[in-house]
Amino acid sequence: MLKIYNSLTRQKEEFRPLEPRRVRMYVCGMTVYDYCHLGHARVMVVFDMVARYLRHLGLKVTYVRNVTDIDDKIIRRAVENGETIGALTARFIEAMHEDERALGVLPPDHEPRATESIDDILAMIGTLIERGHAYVGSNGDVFYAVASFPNYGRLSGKNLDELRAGERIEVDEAKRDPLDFVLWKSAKPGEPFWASPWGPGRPGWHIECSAMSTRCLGAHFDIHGGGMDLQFPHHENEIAQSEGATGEHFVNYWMHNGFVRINEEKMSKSLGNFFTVREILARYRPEVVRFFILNSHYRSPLNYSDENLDEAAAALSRLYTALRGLAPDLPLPLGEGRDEGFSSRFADAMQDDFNTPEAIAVLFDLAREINRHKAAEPAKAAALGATLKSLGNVLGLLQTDPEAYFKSDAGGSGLSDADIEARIQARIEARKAKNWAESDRIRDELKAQGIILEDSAAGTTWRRE
RNA sequence: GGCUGAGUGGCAGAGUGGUUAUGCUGCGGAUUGCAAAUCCGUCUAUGCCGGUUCGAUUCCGACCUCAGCCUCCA
Repeated sequence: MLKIYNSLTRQKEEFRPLEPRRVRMYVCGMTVYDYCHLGHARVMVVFDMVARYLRHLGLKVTYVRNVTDIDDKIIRRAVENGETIGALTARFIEAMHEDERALGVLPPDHEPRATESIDDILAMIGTLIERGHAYVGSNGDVFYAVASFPNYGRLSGKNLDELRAGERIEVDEAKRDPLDFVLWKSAKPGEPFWASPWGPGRPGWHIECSAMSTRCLGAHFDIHGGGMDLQFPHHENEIAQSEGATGEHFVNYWMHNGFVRINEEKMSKSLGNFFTVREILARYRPEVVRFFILNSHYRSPLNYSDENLDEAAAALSRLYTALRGLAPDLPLPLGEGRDEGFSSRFADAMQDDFNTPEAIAVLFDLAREINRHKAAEPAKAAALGATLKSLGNVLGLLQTDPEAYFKSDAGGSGLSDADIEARIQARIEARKAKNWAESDRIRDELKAQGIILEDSAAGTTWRRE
């Protein structure tokens, strides 16, 4: 039985989908005014892993992840860049998709955009006003009346009095209550707008997720995910909006992933201490980044550093090394186990709130077992290799051909494969003549350029570091 | 200040009331022309102080430290 840590109850709970064999999941995606950084990558990879695992369990998953393509920052950035909002968001949506593909993130089933959901948003705001959960403020903006929703604060463990006591809350004169938040912002001159019963304007941030999730998945669905920082106020507000509008329970399981940190500090755009995915991919293989993310638990902090990425690269190489040079997997004689408990250990780890670090530890045990049998029992090694690859697939890892993986450029060497092969040929000649000095010189020379040579009985192979 | 969460060996990072996490690294050995890779063996730990218990890193309490949210943020 799969257990998921539910942020709403702060404990692990057995996962029971609303409909048998079917899961509906919504994740808050990007606001597209800049490139994805590693924090965004973590959300994408973590929930991709969740979707993959649920599917692996045989569940039919409908995975929705939205794109926020209208908000203050987007408007500001477009003005700064002197481009249209549409051009800006199109550019960064495409960049996001490129990053995703690189990281082995499968596309969500639906990727709704705020600007394409205005009708749903207007309808929901209308319903909220009818039901007494929203009102038009003195400045023409529409606000959600937080006090009208009794459960407000439950997800984030806050109560209204404490929130009101916070001195940092800016009091907007147009609001009845400082805690109220905007559903519809009336347009200022020069700003983009849509027509609405409350005048021209644009949606507030929180309402779009309520509108889009309800449209794509219904009023009540299984899993809602996102980064920790969205728990309050974004997800709290979503609950208030959706439950206020539909009268139904909104979400059964709330999942929040931990932050990426740099030097013990949250990586964020506002702090300016972020690395974009493409900056990192210029120096590391994409799969290394994915491995790095999954090698710590999704709720734990993830500390970014070059050392940690290097370590992830070394670890992933070990797994690929085990897969390297295996015979094709052939059916084993009856009674000869190809698995020996690895799959069930892997499953146990994943069933426990997606414990990918522990699941990956099983992969390493499997790799050792493969290496042990590689020479003497190639058929057994190949069978174990097939198991390793199939477990890796659940995590979106290890699906590249090992040779291709090792020869792929991790972002450095200017040497072409042909250059390398030529140097290796020269070295083979030297070795035939037992000219070890020349042989070692060539090897060192290649090493200096990030090419590792490995001699074995079968010949010399090479890989990029 | 309020509310969350966390403190594990040289580093990263899991689990567990009594038994090897795992990876990288160090050390010894096998293998290799030498390496690399691989295999075998091996050293380093559970923030601090109490309590519960036959026994706690694991449960409880205090303390210290760190991070996050309370304001846009994945």
